[in-house]
Amino acid sequence: MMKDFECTQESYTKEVLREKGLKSTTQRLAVVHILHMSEKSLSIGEIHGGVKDMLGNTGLATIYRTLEMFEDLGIVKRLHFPDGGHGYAFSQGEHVHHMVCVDCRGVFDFSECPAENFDYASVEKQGFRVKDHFIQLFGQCGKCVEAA
Amino acid sequence: MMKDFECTQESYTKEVLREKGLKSTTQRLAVVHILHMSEKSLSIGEIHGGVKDMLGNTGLATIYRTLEMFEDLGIVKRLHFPDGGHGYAFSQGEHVHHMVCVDCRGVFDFSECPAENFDYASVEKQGFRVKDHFIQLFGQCGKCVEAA
DNA sequence: AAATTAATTGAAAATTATTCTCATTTAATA
DNA sequence: TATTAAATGAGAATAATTTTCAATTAATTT
Repeated sequence: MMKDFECTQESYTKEVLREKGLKSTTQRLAVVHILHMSEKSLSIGEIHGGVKDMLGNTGLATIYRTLEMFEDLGIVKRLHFPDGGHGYAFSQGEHVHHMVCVDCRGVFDFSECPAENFDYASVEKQGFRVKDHFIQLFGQCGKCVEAA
Repeated sequence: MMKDFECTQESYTKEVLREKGLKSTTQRLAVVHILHMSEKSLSIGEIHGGVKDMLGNTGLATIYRTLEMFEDLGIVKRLHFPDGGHGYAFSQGEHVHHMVCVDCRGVFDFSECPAENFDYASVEKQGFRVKDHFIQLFGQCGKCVEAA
């Protein structure tokens, strides 16, 4: 009987990296861990802080490099806030969307696609071809609704 | 018979500004004009360049201030590109969405909301209240499809 | 039409965010 | 264990954004 202390997110990430011939470095796995632990989306600075807490010194450039790569690989999703800031949330490579709380930046993901039944052809003017979409819902989470 | 050289966008903007007790400065109207003339979304730098062409020297800070304000007022929408960059497009205060070409950053707006029939309640977990949404479609415009 | 006034601007400095370079380290493989 | 290509860290370089404050301007009043 095999023990497996790895969480799904961690082994998923390792798998994706291996498939692409990329290395599963301590830093990269720490980023996954930090994001997975958090119930809110995290800024670059927060992720950097978290990784430093886990590993000791870690270059900020590594965090940038990792997040960019993770976003390309679909491991992480970059969220956009009204104030112009960005947050990152784990997205496990599936087609999930995020609902974010504008007060605390809490993030809730869901797999139902709000545009699921949309007829893209109806808006594809002048030969435009829709390839992808980005959807993000804004609102207030339960805690912030109560606190208000 | 009154002459009216103003475009809808310009008078719309003046109206919104007046309602809020804000001034219709030359710089602000120039930003509207530049965005309205362009069939692609523009970066801050491009807008700044355009305004300088129209008015001579103009502070970059003014462009930032104007765009932030316009976004709050719903006059302009900030778009997010996969490379992390941002673009701005006129949005006339209505509920429009944008389809952007990832090659040339061309922007096409449409009023049909892809999430129109979505039941938000189905994803509002733990008391979350959805207040707004951001939707952006990605793809290639007709010209870039041909060019490819 | 000139005076008034509060909002806005420009310019430059300050801050923050992001990217780059390259010598050193490390994960994966042989 | 040795090898090697990929990845990291540190800090410099660059780019993006915000701030400050004196000067200017749009809207309003006289």
